[in-house]
Amino acid sequence: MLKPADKIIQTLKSKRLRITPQRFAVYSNLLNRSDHPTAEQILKDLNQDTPTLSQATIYLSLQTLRDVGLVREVLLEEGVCRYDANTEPHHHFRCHCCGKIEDIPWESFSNLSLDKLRSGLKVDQYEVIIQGQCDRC
Amino acid sequence: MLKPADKIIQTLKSKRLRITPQRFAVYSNLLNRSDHPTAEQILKDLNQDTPTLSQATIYLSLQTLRDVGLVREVLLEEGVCRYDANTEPHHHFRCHCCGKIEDIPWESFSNLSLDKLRSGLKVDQYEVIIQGQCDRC
DNA sequence: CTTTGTGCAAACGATTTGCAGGATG
DNA sequence: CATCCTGCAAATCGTTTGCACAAAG
Repeated sequence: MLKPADKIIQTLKSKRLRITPQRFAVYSNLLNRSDHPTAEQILKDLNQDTPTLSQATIYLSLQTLRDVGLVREVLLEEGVCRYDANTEPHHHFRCHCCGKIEDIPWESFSNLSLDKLRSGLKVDQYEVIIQGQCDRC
Repeated sequence: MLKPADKIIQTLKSKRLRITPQRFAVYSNLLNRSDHPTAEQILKDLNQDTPTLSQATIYLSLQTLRDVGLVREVLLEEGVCRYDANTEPHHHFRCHCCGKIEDIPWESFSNLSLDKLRSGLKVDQYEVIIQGQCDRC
Protein backbone atom coordinates (compact mmCIF):
# COMPACT_ATOMS: atom_id res chain seq x y z
CA MET A 1 0.00 0.00 0.00
CA LEU A 2 1.41 3.36 -1.06
CA LYS A 3 1.18 6.60 0.83
CA PRO A 4 -1.40 8.88 -0.79
CA ALA A 5 1.20 11.37 -1.98
CA ASP A 6 3.23 8.60 -3.53
CA LYS A 7 0.18 7.10 -5.12
CA ILE A 8 -0.84 10.18 -7.08
CA ILE A 9 2.75 10.98 -8.06
CA GLN A 10 3.43 7.49 -9.26
CA THR A 11 0.12 7.13 -11.07
CA LEU A 12 0.30 10.44 -12.90
CA LYS A 13 3.96 9.89 -13.76
CA SER A 14 3.25 6.51 -15.26
CA LYS A 15 0.70 8.12 -17.57
CA ARG A 16 3.07 10.97 -18.40
CA LEU A 17 0.76 13.51 -16.85
CA ARG A 18 2.03 16.42 -14.82
CA ILE A 19 1.85 16.54 -11.06
CA THR A 20 0.39 19.98 -10.48
CA PRO A 21 -0.51 21.56 -7.16
CA GLN A 22 -4.13 21.76 -8.32
CA ARG A 23 -4.45 18.04 -9.04
CA PHE A 24 -2.66 17.29 -5.82
CA ALA A 25 -5.00 19.55 -3.84
CA VAL A 26 -8.14 18.04 -5.32
CA TYR A 27 -6.95 14.52 -4.64
CA SER A 28 -5.85 15.30 -1.09
CA ASN A 29 -9.12 16.98 -0.32
CA LEU A 30 -11.02 13.96 -1.55
CA LEU A 31 -8.86 11.63 0.51
CA ASN A 32 -9.34 13.64 3.69
CA ARG A 33 -13.13 13.68 3.65
CA SER A 34 -15.41 10.79 4.29
CA ASP A 35 -18.45 12.27 2.60
CA HIS A 36 -18.71 11.95 -1.15
CA PRO A 37 -18.50 15.54 -2.30
CA THR A 38 -19.55 17.06 -5.59
CA ALA A 39 -17.14 19.07 -7.71
CA GLU A 40 -18.68 22.24 -6.33
CA GLN A 41 -18.20 21.17 -2.71
CA ILE A 42 -14.54 20.43 -3.31
CA LEU A 43 -14.12 23.82 -4.94
CA LYS A 44 -15.75 25.62 -2.00
CA ASP A 45 -13.67 23.71 0.48
CA LEU A 46 -10.37 24.40 -1.26
CA ASN A 47 -11.20 28.06 -1.86
CA GLN A 48 -12.41 28.63 1.69
CA ASP A 49 -9.62 30.96 2.74
CA THR A 50 -8.18 32.11 -0.53
CA PRO A 51 -9.57 31.53 -3.98
CA THR A 52 -6.86 29.41 -5.46
CA LEU A 53 -8.66 27.24 -7.97
CA SER A 54 -11.02 28.08 -10.78
CA GLN A 55 -14.00 25.84 -11.25
CA ALA A 56 -12.84 24.78 -14.69
CA THR A 57 -9.70 23.39 -13.11
CA ILE A 58 -11.70 21.36 -10.60
CA TYR A 59 -13.65 19.71 -13.38
CA LEU A 60 -10.57 19.08 -15.49
CA SER A 61 -8.61 17.75 -12.53
CA LEU A 62 -11.43 15.42 -11.53
CA GLN A 63 -11.66 14.16 -15.10
CA THR A 64 -7.96 13.49 -15.14
CA LEU A 65 -7.97 11.77 -11.75
CA ARG A 66 -10.91 9.65 -12.85
CA ASP A 67 -9.23 8.73 -16.14
CA VAL A 68 -6.13 7.47 -14.37
CA GLY A 69 -8.21 5.58 -11.84
CA LEU A 70 -7.42 7.60 -8.72
CA VAL A 71 -11.01 8.62 -8.07
CA ARG A 72 -14.36 7.28 -9.12
CA GLU A 73 -17.74 8.82 -9.72
CA VAL A 74 -20.67 7.99 -7.49
CA LEU A 75 -24.07 8.39 -9.15
CA LEU A 76 -26.93 8.04 -6.72
CA GLU A 77 -29.10 11.10 -7.28
CA GLU A 78 -30.35 12.70 -10.43
CA GLY A 79 -28.14 15.45 -11.77
CA VAL A 80 -25.59 15.03 -8.99
CA CYS A 81 -22.14 13.64 -9.65
CA ARG A 82 -20.14 12.85 -6.54
CA TYR A 83 -16.53 11.77 -6.23
CA ASP A 84 -14.81 9.17 -4.14
CA ALA A 85 -11.09 8.61 -3.64
CA ASN A 86 -11.73 5.12 -2.36
CA THR A 87 -11.15 3.07 -5.48
CA GLU A 88 -11.27 -0.28 -3.75
CA PRO A 89 -14.45 -2.07 -4.76
CA HIS A 90 -17.25 -1.31 -2.34
CA HIS A 91 -20.97 -0.62 -2.25
CA HIS A 92 -22.95 2.47 -1.33
CA PHE A 93 -25.73 3.33 1.03
CA ARG A 94 -27.71 6.53 0.72
CA CYS A 95 -29.98 7.91 3.43
CA HIS A 96 -32.95 9.54 1.78
CA CYS A 97 -33.64 11.67 4.83
CA CYS A 98 -30.33 13.48 5.21
CA GLY A 99 -28.77 12.49 1.90
CA LYS A 100 -25.67 11.10 3.59
CA ILE A 101 -23.76 8.51 1.62
CA GLU A 102 -21.92 5.72 3.39
CA ASP A 103 -19.53 3.17 2.03
CA ILE A 104 -20.58 -0.44 2.47
CA PRO A 105 -17.72 -2.91 2.68
CA TRP A 106 -17.28 -5.19 -0.29
CA GLU A 107 -17.44 -8.26 1.95
CA SER A 108 -21.02 -7.50 2.93
CA PHE A 109 -22.19 -9.10 -0.28
CA SER A 110 -19.48 -11.58 -0.97
CA ASN A 111 -22.10 -14.26 -1.40
CA LEU A 112 -23.47 -12.62 -4.54
CA SER A 113 -23.61 -15.24 -7.26
CA LEU A 114 -23.32 -13.88 -10.76
CA ASP A 115 -23.83 -17.21 -12.48
CA LYS A 116 -27.59 -16.83 -12.50
CA LEU A 117 -27.30 -14.05 -15.09
CA ARG A 118 -28.40 -14.57 -18.66
CA SER A 119 -25.53 -16.16 -20.51
CA GLY A 120 -23.66 -13.93 -22.94
CA LEU A 121 -23.08 -11.19 -20.42
CA LYS A 122 -19.50 -10.70 -19.31
CA VAL A 123 -19.33 -8.94 -15.96
CA ASP A 124 -16.48 -6.50 -15.36
CA GLN A 125 -17.71 -4.90 -12.18
CA TYR A 126 -20.80 -4.59 -10.10
CA GLU A 127 -22.04 -2.59 -7.18
CA VAL A 128 -24.98 -2.78 -4.81
CA ILE A 129 -26.74 0.51 -4.24
CA ILE A 130 -28.84 0.65 -1.11
CA GLN A 131 -31.32 3.34 -0.17
CA GLY A 132 -32.75 3.70 3.27
CA GLN A 133 -32.51 5.52 6.55
CA CYS A 134 -29.34 5.98 8.55
CA ASP A 135 -29.06 5.75 12.33
CA ARG A 136 -29.22 9.51 12.84
CA CYS A 137 -32.53 9.89 11.01
CA MET B 1 -52.23 -7.12 -13.56
CA LEU B 2 -53.81 -4.14 -15.26
CA LYS B 3 -53.62 -3.23 -18.90
CA PRO B 4 -51.19 -0.35 -19.42
CA ALA B 5 -53.94 2.08 -20.40
CA ASP B 6 -55.92 1.19 -17.32
CA LYS B 7 -52.89 1.46 -15.12
CA ILE B 8 -52.06 5.06 -16.00
CA ILE B 9 -55.72 6.12 -15.92
CA GLN B 10 -56.31 4.53 -12.56
CA THR B 11 -53.08 5.79 -11.05
CA LEU B 12 -53.46 9.39 -12.19
CA LYS B 13 -57.12 9.44 -11.19
CA SER B 14 -56.35 8.21 -7.70
CA LYS B 15 -53.95 11.14 -7.26
CA ARG B 16 -56.46 13.58 -8.77
CA LEU B 17 -54.18 14.33 -11.67
CA ARG B 18 -55.50 14.76 -15.17
CA ILE B 19 -55.14 12.15 -17.83
CA THR B 20 -53.80 14.16 -20.72
CA PRO B 21 -52.83 12.93 -24.20
CA GLN B 22 -49.26 14.11 -23.52
CA ARG B 23 -48.83 12.07 -20.35
CA PHE B 24 -50.45 9.14 -22.03
CA ALA B 25 -48.13 9.39 -25.02
CA VAL B 26 -45.00 9.61 -22.89
CA TYR B 27 -46.02 6.63 -20.81
CA SER B 28 -47.02 4.53 -23.83
CA ASN B 29 -43.78 5.31 -25.57
CA LEU B 30 -41.83 4.23 -22.53
CA LEU B 31 -43.83 1.01 -22.28
CA ASN B 32 -43.29 0.13 -25.92
CA ARG B 33 -39.52 0.39 -25.91
CA SER B 34 -37.10 -1.98 -24.26
CA ASP B 35 -34.19 0.43 -24.16
CA HIS B 36 -34.07 2.93 -21.34
CA PRO B 37 -34.45 6.22 -23.16
CA THR B 38 -33.56 9.70 -21.99
CA ALA B 39 -36.13 12.49 -21.99
CA GLU B 40 -34.63 13.77 -25.22
CA GLN B 41 -34.94 10.38 -26.95
CA ILE B 42 -38.59 10.11 -26.01
CA LEU B 43 -39.21 13.60 -27.33
CA LYS B 44 -37.53 12.82 -30.65
CA ASP B 45 -39.45 9.59 -30.99
CA LEU B 46 -42.82 11.16 -30.30
CA ASN B 47 -42.17 14.16 -32.53
CA GLN B 48 -40.83 12.06 -35.39
CA ASP B 49 -43.66 12.74 -37.81
CA THR B 50 -45.28 15.83 -36.41
CA PRO B 51 -44.00 18.01 -33.60
CA THR B 52 -46.69 17.46 -31.01
CA LEU B 53 -44.90 17.88 -27.72
CA SER B 54 -42.69 20.60 -26.39
CA GLN B 55 -39.65 19.58 -24.43
CA ALA B 56 -40.90 21.26 -21.29
CA THR B 57 -43.92 18.99 -21.37
CA ILE B 58 -41.75 15.90 -21.64
CA TYR B 59 -39.85 16.88 -18.53
CA LEU B 60 -43.00 17.80 -16.63
CA SER B 61 -44.78 14.63 -17.71
CA LEU B 62 -41.84 12.46 -16.71
CA GLN B 63 -41.70 14.19 -13.32
CA THR B 64 -45.39 13.56 -12.81
CA LEU B 65 -45.17 9.94 -13.91
CA ARG B 66 -42.20 9.43 -11.61
CA ASP B 67 -43.99 11.08 -8.68
CA VAL B 68 -46.98 8.77 -8.99
CA GLY B 69 -44.72 5.75 -9.37
CA LEU B 70 -45.46 4.83 -12.97
CA VAL B 71 -41.89 5.24 -14.15
CA ARG B 72 -38.53 5.27 -12.46
CA GLU B 73 -35.23 6.93 -13.16
CA VAL B 74 -32.20 4.88 -14.09
CA LEU B 75 -28.88 6.50 -13.27
CA LEU B 76 -25.92 4.64 -14.69
CA GLU B 77 -23.86 7.22 -16.55
CA GLU B 78 -22.74 10.66 -15.57
CA GLY B 79 -25.12 13.41 -16.54
CA VAL B 80 -27.58 11.01 -18.17
CA CYS B 81 -30.99 10.39 -16.70
CA ARG B 82 -32.87 7.50 -18.28
CA TYR B 83 -36.42 6.37 -17.69
CA ASP B 84 -37.97 2.98 -17.25
CA ALA B 85 -41.66 2.05 -17.19
CA ASN B 86 -40.84 -1.24 -15.51
CA THR B 87 -41.45 -0.39 -11.88
CA GLU B 88 -41.15 -3.94 -10.61
CA PRO B 89 -37.94 -4.26 -8.61
CA HIS B 90 -35.10 -5.37 -10.86
CA HIS B 91 -31.42 -4.82 -11.45
CA HIS B 92 -29.53 -3.28 -14.35
CA PHE B 93 -26.72 -4.29 -16.63
CA ARG B 94 -24.87 -1.76 -18.75
CA CYS B 95 -22.59 -2.69 -21.64
CA HIS B 96 -19.70 -0.27 -21.72
CA CYS B 97 -19.02 -0.97 -25.37
CA CYS B 98 -22.39 -0.14 -26.91
CA GLY B 99 -24.00 1.50 -23.89
CA LYS B 100 -26.99 -0.79 -24.01
CA ILE B 101 -28.87 -1.23 -20.78
CA GLU B 102 -30.57 -4.50 -19.93
CA ASP B 103 -32.90 -5.37 -17.13
CA ILE B 104 -31.70 -8.13 -14.82
CA PRO B 105 -34.47 -10.09 -13.13
CA TRP B 106 -34.89 -9.53 -9.43
CA GLU B 107 -34.58 -13.24 -8.74
CA SER B 108 -31.00 -13.28 -10.02
CA PHE B 109 -29.83 -11.99 -6.66
CA SER B 110 -32.47 -13.33 -4.34
CA ASN B 111 -29.75 -14.72 -2.14
CA LEU B 112 -28.53 -11.26 -1.18
CA SER B 113 -28.32 -11.07 2.58
CA LEU B 114 -28.70 -7.62 4.02
CA ASP B 115 -28.10 -8.66 7.60
CA LYS B 116 -24.35 -8.24 7.27
CA LEU B 117 -24.78 -4.47 7.04
CA ARG B 118 -23.69 -2.22 9.86
CA SER B 119 -26.53 -2.07 12.36
CA GLY B 120 -28.52 1.15 12.45
CA LEU B 121 -29.16 1.20 8.72
CA LYS B 122 -32.75 0.60 7.66
CA VAL B 123 -32.95 -0.61 4.09
CA ASP B 124 -35.88 0.52 1.95
CA GLN B 125 -34.67 -0.63 -1.43
CA TYR B 126 -31.56 -1.80 -3.13
CA GLU B 127 -30.36 -2.52 -6.64
CA VAL B 128 -27.39 -4.27 -8.16
CA ILE B 129 -25.71 -2.38 -10.98
CA ILE B 130 -23.56 -4.47 -13.23
CA GLN B 131 -21.15 -3.20 -15.87
CA GLY B 132 -19.69 -5.39 -18.53
CA GLN B 133 -19.90 -6.51 -22.11
CA CYS B 134 -23.07 -7.75 -23.77
CA ASP B 135 -23.28 -10.66 -26.20
CA ARG B 136 -23.19 -8.43 -29.28
CA CYS B 137 -19.94 -6.72 -28.32
C1' DC C 1 -66.44 27.96 -14.75
C1' DT C 2 -62.60 26.75 -11.90
C1' DT C 3 -58.48 24.43 -11.83
C1' DT C 4 -54.67 22.19 -13.81
C1' DG C 5 -51.68 21.33 -17.81
C1' DT C 6 -49.33 22.80 -22.03
C1' DG C 7 -46.46 25.50 -25.16
C1' DC C 8 -43.21 28.75 -25.84
C1' DA C 9 -39.27 31.24 -24.71
C1' DA C 10 -36.34 32.80 -21.42
C1' DA C 11 -33.75 31.46 -17.25
C1' DC C 12 -30.93 28.47 -14.88
C1' DG C 13 -27.10 25.47 -12.99
C1' DA C 14 -23.64 22.33 -13.86
C1' DT C 15 -20.04 21.26 -16.91
C1' DT C 16 -17.08 22.19 -21.06
C1' DT C 17 -14.37 24.81 -24.30
C1' DG C 18 -11.15 28.40 -26.47
C1' DC C 19 -7.52 30.96 -25.88
C1' DA C 20 -3.60 33.36 -23.87
C1' DG C 21 -0.38 33.27 -20.24
C1' DG C 22 2.22 30.34 -16.87
C1' DA C 23 4.29 26.27 -14.91
C1' DT C 24 6.33 21.69 -15.51
C1' DG C 25 9.60 18.20 -16.89
C1' DC D 1 12.34 25.44 -24.19
C1' DA D 2 8.64 22.65 -25.86
C1' DT D 3 4.70 20.96 -24.02
C1' DC D 4 1.02 20.61 -21.05
C1' DC D 5 -1.96 22.84 -17.57
C1' DT D 6 -4.50 26.68 -15.55
C1' DG D 7 -7.47 30.65 -15.27
C1' DC D 8 -10.83 33.32 -17.07
C1' DA D 9 -14.89 34.08 -19.57
C1' DA D 10 -17.96 32.65 -22.88
C1' DA D 11 -20.42 28.71 -24.72
C1' DT D 12 -23.09 24.70 -24.26
C1' DC D 13 -26.09 21.08 -22.56
C1' DG D 14 -29.94 19.33 -20.11
C1' DT D 15 -33.57 20.82 -17.28
C1' DT D 16 -36.74 24.20 -15.03
C1' DT D 17 -39.66 28.27 -14.71
C1' DG D 18 -43.03 32.17 -15.81
C1' DC D 19 -46.74 33.39 -18.10
C1' DA D 20 -50.73 33.37 -21.21
C1' DC D 21 -53.71 30.31 -23.47
C1' DA D 22 -56.16 25.76 -23.76
C1' DA D 23 -58.25 21.68 -22.00
C1' DA D 24 -60.26 18.77 -18.39
C1' DG D 25 -63.57 17.80 -14.87
